[in-house]
Amino acid sequence: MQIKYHTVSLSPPICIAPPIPHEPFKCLYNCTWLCLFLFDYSSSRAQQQRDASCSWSSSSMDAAWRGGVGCSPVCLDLCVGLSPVREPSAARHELLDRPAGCRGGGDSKAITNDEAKILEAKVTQMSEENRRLTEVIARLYGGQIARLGLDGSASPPRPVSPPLAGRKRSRESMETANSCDANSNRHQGGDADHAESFAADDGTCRRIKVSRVCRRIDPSDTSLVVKDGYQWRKYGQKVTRDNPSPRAYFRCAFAPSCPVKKKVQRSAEDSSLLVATYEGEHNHPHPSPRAGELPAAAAAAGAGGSLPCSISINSSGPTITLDLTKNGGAVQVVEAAHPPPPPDLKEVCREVASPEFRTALVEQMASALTSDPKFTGALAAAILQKLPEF
DNA sequence: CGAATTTGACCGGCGC
DNA sequence: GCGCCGGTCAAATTCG
Repeated sequence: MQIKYHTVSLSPPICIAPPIPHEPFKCLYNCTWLCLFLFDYSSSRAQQQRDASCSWSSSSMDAAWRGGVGCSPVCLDLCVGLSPVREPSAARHELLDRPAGCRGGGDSKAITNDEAKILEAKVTQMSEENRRLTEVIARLYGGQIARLGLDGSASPPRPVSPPLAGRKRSRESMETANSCDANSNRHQGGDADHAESFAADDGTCRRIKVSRVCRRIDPSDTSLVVKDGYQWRKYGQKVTRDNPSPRAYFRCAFAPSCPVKKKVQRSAEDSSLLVATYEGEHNHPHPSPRAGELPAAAAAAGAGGSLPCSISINSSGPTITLDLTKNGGAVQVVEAAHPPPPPDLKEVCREVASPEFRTALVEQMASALTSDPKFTGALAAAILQKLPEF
């Protein structure tokens, strides 16, 4: 049997796993991966595939494959890996147990036990890395909540005098609670009526997306550059009061009318951590990456140590965001409908790893895929390419 | 030589 | 009203 992988470019910062031979899980740990498999085995298991909702049942596949009775020449599997914290999962073992011909890249070469062990070791290593990433997300998430005063409890333990901290909080609230954000006001003693005053200018409830991306860099690197696939023009640099490292201001240089801005600054706590704050959404397509170039998030993740996840604070409250679509859009698991919890690290970690988070992620990704004309076009081309053989 | 970056000046919001 | 601060502008400088 021949398997064709088809990877779909949703554009950065989505991390779509390309069919890396012998490293089928590489991107799984850094964000989320999507692979499209085209099989020429029987579709008698297609129903099972649908029922399994994105999970790969190797046994049923094998049965259908070995049976060799084809009802339909092409079967499509959409596999979504999104288990950022799970230890080596059943799915991974399934993949390892799979017949060699079913592995990534259409590689029909058998994988030896040694290779399987290497893969397992990598799985463990990457899993550990991902656990650390989850903790960082949780810290950032908690920090954002604390700075916004959404926790209703004590201020974050920052060594600043109360008046200065108050000024800073006000600034950050402006920055992140733009437009119709009633939540933060509510939690600071105001009420939902404030939302209307924010929307008074045009009568609509405008949302300006604000997201943060952390990237680990060499501490000696002073470039303040966070590669994300877009072109940026630097228009200013400033040393801020609460951080000895300068903050760089960038505008999107791809389209003159693009409103997106980016601020990049080293973390005050960890100089090897670069924090990029994005404001607004791109109003143009993502610049196409060069051939063979991974999306920025994936590429950087491959280099190790980067964090292709972001914490977003928008008008509906704090969200944990895995940026998966272009134009600044994002898959978001919004907790704003509930009273904001205290920034408890364990709780946030549990949220990120929860089935609800994963389910929402899968749904958003599926939605993004099916609504993307590039994806449907590529899918049609891949299927058509296969059909003449029958 | 044009484009990109740097950097000091300026502006506006906010707290006092 | 004043001073602080973050954000932006624009002339000067650097780079390819």
